[in-house]
Order: sequence, then C-alpha cells, then structure tokens
Amino acid sequence: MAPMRGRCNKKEANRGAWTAEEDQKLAQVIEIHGPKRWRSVAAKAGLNRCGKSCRLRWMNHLRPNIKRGNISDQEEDLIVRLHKLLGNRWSLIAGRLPGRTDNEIKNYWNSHLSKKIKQNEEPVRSSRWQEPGTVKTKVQDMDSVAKRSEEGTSKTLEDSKYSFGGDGIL
DNA sequence: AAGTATACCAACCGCGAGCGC
DNA sequence: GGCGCTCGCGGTTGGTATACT
Repeated sequence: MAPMRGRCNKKEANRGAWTAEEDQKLAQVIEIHGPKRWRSVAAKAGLNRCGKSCRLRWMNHLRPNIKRGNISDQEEDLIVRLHKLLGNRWSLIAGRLPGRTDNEIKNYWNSHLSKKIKQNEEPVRSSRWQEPGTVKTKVQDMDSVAKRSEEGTSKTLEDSKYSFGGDGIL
C-alpha cells in the first residue's frame, strides 16, 4: 500500500522558504514535545509541512547553539582532515564541530573546499601534505583528531570502523 | 547602468536503516 | 520473521546575492 516512507505529500504540503511564524510555531511545539516524532510535531504545530521538512529546519536553523557563518581556519582544517578520514560522512564530520550542521559543512565543502583541494592536488600532488614533517605531521594530526573525537560526543567516528590506517591516508 | 556569471545557502528528494507491532 | 512507519543521511536543485564585464 504505497507507504509514505517519510516522503512529503508534494501536492498538499507547503514548500519553499520558511516564514518567521512557521519557525516560531515549530520551536514552540518542539519545546513542549521535544525533537522527535516529526510528523506529529508538524501536525501539532499546525504547519502544512512534512515531518522531514520540520526536522531539517530544526536541525539546520532552530536548534540552540547553532553557529552561523564564518567557518574558522581551525574548523576548515578539521573539516579537511575529517573528510580525508571519513569521506562524505557529513553528519559524522558535523559531530566533531560543535554548533555546525551537516548541511552547512556539506555546502561549505562543495562550494569552497572541494575546489581548494583540487587546486592543491592538481599541480604537484599533495604539496599540502608534503610540507616539512609531512607524513609524520599527518599521523600526529590524525591522532589528535581521534583524541578529539573520543573527548567529543558519544559518536566516536563510528567506533573506528573507519580506522585511520584503512584507506591509505597515512 | 544593465546583463551575465559565479558563489552561496536553504530546501527538497530518494534511499536505507532501525524500531515497534 | 515480515511489514509498515519514521528518521537520518547524502546528493542535488533552486533561489538569491554578489562580482564581474
């Protein structure tokens, strides 16, 4: 029976940019019921939006402690290293960057870093990584990443499933 | 000043995984 | 164990702002 699979009803659901009023309603309902059961959250808020859309809005904009804009050099460097480590696991990478969302990091990567990396790698392969202290420095870097991730949240790089030595980054 | 190209961000889509019945 | 539902993720698209010619 054509399960919804979490898809939105394209015809009936409200789409496009969120209004301040919608944001407010959503935030209120989440404050009361918590950020779960997104479909019912959407219904309770009286929003003509699908749960998915509400979740996205909450995760990327309404959550407390969200940092907006200005990704620092340190953050950028961390993103680059984590991406080497994890690939396009944006949610995992975001987990290492407090206040940053996966969507924001993904966008930042696609618009800034992917080009940057390409530029760096094209002319002389990995000049970036072969500066003084190269391999060793990298190992140390990865080490610190691992440490940070242990200290950080409970998500620990998916428990070394993505082990540092596995994909030839070292 | 107008038109065009590029960059950036927000939102949508489809899929797979997890969970409860 | 199978089925349906919900959630979360990653890829992609669309709209707007800014830079450039």
